[in-house]
Amino acid sequence: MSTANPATTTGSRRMPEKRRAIARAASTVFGREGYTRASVDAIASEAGVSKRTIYNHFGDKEKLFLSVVLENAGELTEIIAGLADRHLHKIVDLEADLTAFAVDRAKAVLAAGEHYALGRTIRAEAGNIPPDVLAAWLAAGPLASQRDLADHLTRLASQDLLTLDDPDLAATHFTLLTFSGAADQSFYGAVPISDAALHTTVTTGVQAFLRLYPRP
Amino acid sequence: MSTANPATTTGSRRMPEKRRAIARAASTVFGREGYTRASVDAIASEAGVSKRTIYNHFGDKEKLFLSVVLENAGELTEIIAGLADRHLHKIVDLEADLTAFAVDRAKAVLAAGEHYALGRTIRAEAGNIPPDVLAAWLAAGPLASQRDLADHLTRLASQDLLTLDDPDLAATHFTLLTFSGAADQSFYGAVPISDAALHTTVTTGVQAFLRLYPRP
DNA sequence: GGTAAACTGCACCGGGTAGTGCAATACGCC
DNA sequence: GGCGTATTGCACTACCCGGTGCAGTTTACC
Repeated sequence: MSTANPATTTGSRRMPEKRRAIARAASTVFGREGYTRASVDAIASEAGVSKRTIYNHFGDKEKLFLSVVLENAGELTEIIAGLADRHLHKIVDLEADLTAFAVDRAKAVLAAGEHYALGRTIRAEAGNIPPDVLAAWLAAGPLASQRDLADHLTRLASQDLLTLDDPDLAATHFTLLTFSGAADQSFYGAVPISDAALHTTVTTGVQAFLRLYPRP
Repeated sequence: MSTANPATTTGSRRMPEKRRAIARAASTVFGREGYTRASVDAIASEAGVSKRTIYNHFGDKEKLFLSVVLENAGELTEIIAGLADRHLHKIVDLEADLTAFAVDRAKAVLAAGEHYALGRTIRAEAGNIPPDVLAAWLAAGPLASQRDLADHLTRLASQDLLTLDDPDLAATHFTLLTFSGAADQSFYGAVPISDAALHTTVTTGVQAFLRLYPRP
């Protein structure tokens, strides 16, 4: 919000390296510990950077968190878009391809301890995040992914691979049936979920989805 | 865990009043602030009780949280069972009755600031909760409700109101389609959700559920 | 009225953390 | 080599919170 220039975020000569290191470390630590438990000292240590440098770059802990949260959402959206493209661009076996996509997506989002496990922390902290930032996160993250998925489903429908009248609703149902259950079981990545359990959840979810939106 | 006598929990003459007050206050404050942010002083103040009394009853903050979490799960399960009984015992219009149940259930769980909004905090803190306690919470809460719902669905199927082979899976799908979406939108109660949005989400969810498990 | 247990109020300790100030230093650029 | 900026390290403040100790007060029961 405050730092919205073109190109870089803080007006300096060339500072991407340290800043990236801080952002990555913050993602990891915030994702692992949650906002309150994560100490700025821990993030500085994880980033191999002086605490003072963090404050020079980001102002305070809250701004750091909000910045990282938004950047992260965009990156994860791109990753998921890549997965969707890889698995859904050319369909060879609809059920198998949808299943593979859903498994990979769940793993990407729920991999505990990784940079993209921040979602848990964001949701935990939702009540303390400024509404406009929360909306921006939704738009850059879950909503963007949902739109992208809806586009893929529309294309599949145009190829007579499935029947649907409302692509957005179908995308929502796909996510609910193949992701939300796993997210719930693993508490959004806080507790590990076995590959077998994930595969079972996703498989039955895809089957239900295909019953809901069958080939014409 | 530690205090597991018959009848009362702490060996005193008669102490339910203060203890209940503390438990209610703890539910409210933990649910509103989260575990780390909630201070024992705030809970004491909310309960109209001395901080020392809390420590006399519950030992420490973590034990207080775990106790309250388990009690709360049981209470909420009973409330939901009551709702299910009220709406699903005698069916007059299957879709309408399922919708009414789903709406009431979502409101009960997601009502922000209320005692039963603790679910958000539990999920946020899942990584720091002892696995056996987490399992106990699941068993007393979500899993119990899911079992109860599965029983209702089985009964409805036996009345030829819907078709299903796996009641547990059907109950899971019902919850995913009529609850998880709303929970996600409201961040498990942290952000208010409008009645209109809730009703829309639930209605489309019930419709999808009925397409998935149609009348024979 | 007396007794014992529960309860209160308050001061206090220990520890952790957000954030600042500043002098010294490393580093890219001319 | 020299300049300027980013960075560092560290000390230091201010604050909050979990938990304890204790002396005094309420409350239930005999």
